Amino acid sequence: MDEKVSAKPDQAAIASPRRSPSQQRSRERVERMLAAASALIAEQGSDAMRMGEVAERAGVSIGSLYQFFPDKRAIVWALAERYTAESQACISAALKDVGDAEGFKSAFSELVDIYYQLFLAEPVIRDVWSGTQADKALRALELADSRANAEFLVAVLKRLRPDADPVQLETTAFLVWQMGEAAVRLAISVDREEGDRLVAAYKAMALRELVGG
Amino acid sequence: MDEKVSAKPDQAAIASPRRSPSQQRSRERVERMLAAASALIAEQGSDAMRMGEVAERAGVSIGSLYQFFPDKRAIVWALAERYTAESQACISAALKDVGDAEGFKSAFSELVDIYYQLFLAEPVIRDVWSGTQADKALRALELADSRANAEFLVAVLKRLRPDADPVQLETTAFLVWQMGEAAVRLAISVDREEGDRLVAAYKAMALRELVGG
DNA sequence: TGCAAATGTGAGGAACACTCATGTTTTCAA
DNA sequence: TTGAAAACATGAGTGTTCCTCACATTTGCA
Repeated sequence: MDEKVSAKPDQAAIASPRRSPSQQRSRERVERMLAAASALIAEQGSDAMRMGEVAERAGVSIGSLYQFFPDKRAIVWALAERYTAESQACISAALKDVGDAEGFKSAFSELVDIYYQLFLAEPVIRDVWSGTQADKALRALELADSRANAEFLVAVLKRLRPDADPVQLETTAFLVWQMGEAAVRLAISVDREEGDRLVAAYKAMALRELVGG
Repeated sequence: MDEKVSAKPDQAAIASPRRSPSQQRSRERVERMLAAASALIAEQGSDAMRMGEVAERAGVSIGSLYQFFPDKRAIVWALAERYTAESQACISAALKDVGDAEGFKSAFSELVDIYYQLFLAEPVIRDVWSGTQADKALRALELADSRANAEFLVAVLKRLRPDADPVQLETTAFLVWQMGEAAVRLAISVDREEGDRLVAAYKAMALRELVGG
């Protein structure tokens, strides 16, 4: 009897488009909405982004926005999903042709640098991932992404170290990858000089862990 | 002319009590407010925490709440500040009497375990720190805390490895500490078995980095 | 051509953080 | 003791925001 009647929206639920745009017209409009959201996030951060402003800048009504995104978080989620897709393709390509430990070291080092530069230069990406601890859907996306990327590492490492324990390898790769994200986030929140030192230290630590001294 | 008249509140500003409670009566009330907030966060998370509910549960009016806390984030910040104070005391004590590398290893390992258990058991702590990427004041507090804790590590390491480069030591300690936080956060968001593996892997990596294989 | 499905609209409902005018209690100097 | 200033307490009200919904328009297609 005391139960609340109006169930609160499940924060854990994956925020998926309320309705998939099936016509050309609406697909273009959805693109405009995402572009507008991205621009506003770059300017003020996703917290300060107002749904009305997104609609106005995209040249659509507020109702249209909610036609395709169930709520505000879903927009951020959609942007995040794009970034994961892009970055996975990039990472996969960078690691695909690695043949020996030296090749791995330079490929890994380059990947970390790219990631670091990306976070330094792109406020939208920084911001989109900043809700990762508080928003369960985002957190799940990030973890899935991290696992996928760790798999790329594992695939290479299995070639380089065929005798290593696979479970151990998996654990290490996942951990090292997550720490890379943490290291980069840390690096961009301190001054540039210290940030560079931290990223370098991370690289050394990660490589020692993955392919030995 | 186009400038907005109502300046938005500066998100970066440290949320400090609007007015310090100077009388015994109000100090007790502030305690009740924090206790109520803590309980509500444990139940539903800080996002779902309603200011009206905090006031009601603390047995004060909504106005009294705002007498001592400038906004909602300030309450979470105040709780976070307490945790940092407690944990710094705990960490300092655990590392103070370390004499050799073996002693350091076991003390460090124990600290990580305590931290892991704490995050597993205390939803409030988990939640309070979850806003750390999005909220600048919280982020600053966390970084300051991390630096302070890294200093404890550095102090010990300087005794154990007097010949090491101080700057390098500082960088490594700071990085390793932050990664510990990331590792624990990661560990509690996967199933228990994998979490344990990840924490163990982190310990091994950190110790290798700090005092060598 | 006409109908159903998809899409588009924006005024308005509801929830929430926070303010402020006003009243009450405590402190403390004279 | 007293009186006034400072600290504290109150909660109805303000403003902002997210999101809904009843209704209008456009598109795909038999």
